[in-house]
Amino acid sequence: MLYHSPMKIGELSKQSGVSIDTIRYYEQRGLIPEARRTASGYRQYSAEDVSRLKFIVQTKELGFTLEETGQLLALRTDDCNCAEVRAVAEAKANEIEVRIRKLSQMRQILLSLAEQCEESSDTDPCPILKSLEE
Amino acid sequence: MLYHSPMKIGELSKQSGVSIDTIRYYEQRGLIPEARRTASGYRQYSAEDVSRLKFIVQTKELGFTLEETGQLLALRTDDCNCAEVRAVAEAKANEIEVRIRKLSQMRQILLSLAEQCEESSDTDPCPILKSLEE
DNA sequence: ATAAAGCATGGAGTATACTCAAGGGTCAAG
DNA sequence: CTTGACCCTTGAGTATACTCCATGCTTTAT
Repeated sequence: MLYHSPMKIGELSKQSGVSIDTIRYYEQRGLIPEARRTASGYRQYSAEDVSRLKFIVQTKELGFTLEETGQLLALRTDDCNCAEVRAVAEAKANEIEVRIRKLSQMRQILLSLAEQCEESSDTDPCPILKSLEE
Repeated sequence: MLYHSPMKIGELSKQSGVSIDTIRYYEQRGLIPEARRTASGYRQYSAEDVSRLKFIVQTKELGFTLEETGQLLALRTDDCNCAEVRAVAEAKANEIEVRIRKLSQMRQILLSLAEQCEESSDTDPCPILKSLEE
């Protein structure tokens, strides 16, 4: 059952895969805006909040802190017509590029390690350590 | 001054950029082997330990936990002639590939966001959120 | 020979990111 | 109209990864 309009925190939790406690924690940390409330005080959410939470989960999986995730999310809430926002976005993009390069390196090493696995001997130098000293 | 033979923990700390306390913590966690000791009980390290620590720093920057880093390091200490090690290496390589794809996506989004920054209006839908719901 | 610098251990403290529990209000179903 | 599922807040507890401290032995420099 898909909800296209206001849902309560339990439904948001199910749709986003983020626990209720964590949602409230994110609100407190400022990662998601303070939710509107019903007359009785229940938080109300929309589909956009589902997207936002899924985004947070993604960035966390990529190794960003909540702090950094917050910066990324802020890029769209800020007014967009300024050079500062562009600079932040570009800086983050560069950081990510570096990370991608390192990951590619590590992946190559793992693959070649796997390949060598049948023929190598214990006395060979370690290909993992040697290739990642930077 | 480069040391090619036994150094004490302070020198290892300088060469690796990892604090003394953290080195001892890593030893306790099993990420680095228990160091040999001098007669008086001081830990002794070699250049290989510098590599190992630099590797740990790298993988942490890439968003792996110490637990995962330990698994990667274990790949080389384990006997290498078995299918199991190869399977682990390949699994990690695949994980990393997924991560790279997500990072590439995010980087593209950031760059296009930066590009749009001069022409967009506040009412446009958010390109960051929309593209990352998976 | 003695002070300063370095190393040792054990245990406590910190930051981040949750996670759980207590005590109590809200709401839909039978 | 009450029972059960869901929601509220506040505050404490947990896991990870350090970081710092107290106390005391070892090594190095003067």
